[in-house]
Amino acid sequence: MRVHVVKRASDLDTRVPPHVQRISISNLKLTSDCVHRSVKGEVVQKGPVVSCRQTDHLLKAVIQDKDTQSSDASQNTAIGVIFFGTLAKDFSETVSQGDIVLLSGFTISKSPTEQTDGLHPCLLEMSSTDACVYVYSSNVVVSSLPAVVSSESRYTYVPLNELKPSRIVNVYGVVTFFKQPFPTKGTDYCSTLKIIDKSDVKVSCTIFSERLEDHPKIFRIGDIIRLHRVKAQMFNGSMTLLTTLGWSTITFDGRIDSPIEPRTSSRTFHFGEADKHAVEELRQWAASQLLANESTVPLSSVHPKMFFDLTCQLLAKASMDTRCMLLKVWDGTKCAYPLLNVAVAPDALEGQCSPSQDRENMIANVLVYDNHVEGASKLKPGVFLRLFNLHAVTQRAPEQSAESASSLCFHLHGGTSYGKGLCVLPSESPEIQPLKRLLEGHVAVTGEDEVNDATLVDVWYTPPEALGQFQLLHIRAEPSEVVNEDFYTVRTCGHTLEKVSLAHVKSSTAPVVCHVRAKVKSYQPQNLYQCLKLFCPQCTTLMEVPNDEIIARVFQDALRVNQPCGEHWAVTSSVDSIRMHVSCEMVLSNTHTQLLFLQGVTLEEMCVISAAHSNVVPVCSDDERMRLLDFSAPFLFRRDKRYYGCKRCSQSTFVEPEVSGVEIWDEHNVAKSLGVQLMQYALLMKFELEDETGTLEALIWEDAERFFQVTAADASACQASQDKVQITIDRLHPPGSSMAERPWLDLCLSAYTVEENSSNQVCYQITNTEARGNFYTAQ
DNA sequence: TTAGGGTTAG
Repeated sequence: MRVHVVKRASDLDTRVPPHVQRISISNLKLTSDCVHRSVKGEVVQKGPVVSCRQTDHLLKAVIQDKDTQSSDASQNTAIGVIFFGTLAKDFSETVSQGDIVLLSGFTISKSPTEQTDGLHPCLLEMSSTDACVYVYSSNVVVSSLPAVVSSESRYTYVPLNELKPSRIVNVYGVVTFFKQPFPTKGTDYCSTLKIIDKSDVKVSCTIFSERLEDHPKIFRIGDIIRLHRVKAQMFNGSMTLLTTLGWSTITFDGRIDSPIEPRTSSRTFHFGEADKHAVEELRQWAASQLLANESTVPLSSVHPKMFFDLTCQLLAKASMDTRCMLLKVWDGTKCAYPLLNVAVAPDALEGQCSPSQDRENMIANVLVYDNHVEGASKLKPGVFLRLFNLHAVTQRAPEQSAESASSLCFHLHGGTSYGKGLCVLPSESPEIQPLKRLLEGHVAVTGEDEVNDATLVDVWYTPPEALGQFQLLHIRAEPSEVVNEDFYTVRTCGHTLEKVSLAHVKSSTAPVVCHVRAKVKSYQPQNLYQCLKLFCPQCTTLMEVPNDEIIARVFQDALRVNQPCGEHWAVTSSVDSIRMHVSCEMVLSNTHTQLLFLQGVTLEEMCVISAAHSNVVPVCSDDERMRLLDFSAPFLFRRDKRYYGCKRCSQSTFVEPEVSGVEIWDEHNVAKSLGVQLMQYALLMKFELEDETGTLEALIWEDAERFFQVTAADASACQASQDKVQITIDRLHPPGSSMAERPWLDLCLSAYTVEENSSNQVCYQITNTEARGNFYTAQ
C-alpha cells in the first residue's frame, strides 16, 4: 500500500523520511531534481480511474499549494498529477477532493495541456515503485468567516473577500448582474455575471463553455449560484473568477420560500444537506440586505420608454428579416396603453393568437433584433419566456395615419448591454407557476380553447396518434454486425429492412417504418424525473407528475373543511382528527382491510399509513358528503405507488363505491368503483439522432418501456428502475463524451404525421427497439 | 482562445 492516511495535518511532514525535502509547486521546473523530494497540496480535482493499454490503469488529479502566500498571478500553484497502475486505484479509493496530500517518488514531465488548462507547465508522474502518497483528510476550513463546508463531499467554499490570485476555488454567491450566454470570437459561448456573498464583496465571473446547456441557468437577479473549480484572477485591479478545466455550476432560486431545487444540465453533481443549508443562509442574508430580486414587470404596469424584464408565454412568432424576428407574447394582464399589432401574413406566422386576446389589448408584439434572432428562432409557441431589458417604444403601424394615437411596441435591441437577452423558463419552474395559473384562469373565463394544455406544453410533448399502417422501406436482409457487448440496441419488430440513412428517412413520405443506424447527439429532458408523465388513455391528456409541494397543498386545503361525513355505506372510526372509513359490504365479505378511505390527514401522514396498506383513498367532506380530493393529488396510494385520476374524464363525486364482486383490489378496480379515469404512467424522451447524413429528432414514447426495459409505474416509485433508465441514458450518451465515443444504435423508426395548427407535421418515434448489454453492473 | 456589464437608434 503506497497511500498512507495520517491523522493530523502535521503528520504529513513528520511521517516522511527526513532525507526527503519539500519543494513548493510553484518552484518546480522540468529540470528540477526530484530524487528525495516531495510536494504538498490540496486535491482540487480528482478524475476517475481510466483503463489504458500501456499501464493498465491511470488517474489524473490536480493538487494546489495552499500554503504559499502569493498574490503573483504568474505563479503556478496548481499542478496536474498522473497516478499509474495500482496506485491509481489506491488513490481513487482513499483520497477525496479537498484532502491534503504529500507526494514523493514522482518524476517531472512537460504538461501536454498547459495551454488549455492554465495549470503548471509541468506534470508529476507517480509510477515508479518509490512513488508514495501521504494523505490527510481535512474538514478544516481556514477562513475568518464562517465558510460553508459540505461534510459529505468536503468541498470548501471560499468567501469572496478571501480570494487569492491564481487559486482554483469553489464559491457560493448571490447574482447581482448577469448576461445570457453570447458567442465569443473563439469557440465558446461566454456568460458574464457578478456575484456577492456575506463578506459583502462583489466579484465578476466569466464563464466559457461551447455547450449552451452547461452555462448557469440564471433567471433573475437574486438567484444563487454555486461555482466549483473556478480560478481567481486580478483584472483591472479587481478580483475576477474564471472557469478552468473541470469547472461546474448549479443555480437556485434566491427567494426564501421557493423550493431548493438545483438547476443544472449535469447529472452527476453533488448536492447535500450542507448545500441546502448554504442556499438557505444566502437567501436569508440577501433578503436582509434588500438584495432580494425584483419581480419582472407585468404588461399592465408597462409605460412608454421604459426598459423592463417581462415574463410571458410565446403565442406566435414570425421572421421579419434576417436581423429581426417578431414574437407575439402575453402574460395574462392588460396593458394600460394601446398595443401595436404588427401585421404579418398568416402563413408567415408560427403559432396562434386568439381574437379575444387581441381585442383585450393583451398581446405584446416584441421585435427581437440581431444577436437575439438566433435564440428566438429556436423558440416553439407555447414556451414560457423571460425577456430581459425590453424597451417599450411608442410607434405607429405603417397603415396608421399620423393623426391616430400611437401604440406600444417592444424592442429587444441588439447587443448584450444591461443584460439584454431572452431565456426559456422550464415549464415546471416555480418561477412561472403564478403566470400559468393566471393564463389558465383567463382561458377558463373566456371559455376559449385556443390556448389549452396542448399549446402550453412544447410541441414535442404532444402524443402522436396511434401508430397505424406503415409502408415498409427497402425490404431486404441485412448483414450481421459485430456488437459491443457492453451496450447495444436490438430491434424486435421482425421487419426485414435494409438500413437507410437519416437523410433518406427525412425524404420519405410518412407513414413509414425504417431501420437506421445512428448515434444520440443530444436528448431531452436532461432530468430523469421530467421523462415521467401521466397519460390519460381516454382523452390523451399528457401531464407532468405533480410534485410533493402541490400534493401537500391539496391535502392542506382538504384539512380546512374536515367535518364528519355521514355515508350510509361506510363505517367510520376516528383517532384524533383522522377518520377512517371502510365499506360495510366489504366488512361483511371480510375484504375491508384492502380498501380504506382516509379523511383528515396530511400528505406525510398519508405516506406513513399507506406504506402498510394495499389501497388507501384520501377523502374530504363537503356538506356531510364524502368527496375525493382535487385530482392534482393522487386519488389512490398503494404502498409506495401513487395513482392519479384524469381531471377531465373522472367524476369528482361518488355516491357509493361499487364493491360487489371484487375480491382483490388494485388500482384498476378502485378507479372503476369510484368513477375515476385512471391515468397511466408513461416515459417520454426526445433523442436528437445523428448519422453521416444529418440529424433527426425522434421521440421515445409508446415503446419507451420496451426500450428501457422498465415499467413507467415502477420508474415512478422504484429507485432501481430509475437507475436502469439513467444507466441506459449514460451508456448511449456518456456524460462529457464526444460523438466519436458514443455507441452506434440500431433503431426501428416510425414516421407519422400529426396535425398541428391545421397543418400536418411529420414526427418520428423510436419503436420496437430494446437497449441491451452488460450495463447493469457498475464499472 | 474567447471577455473583462453600463442601452438601439430598427
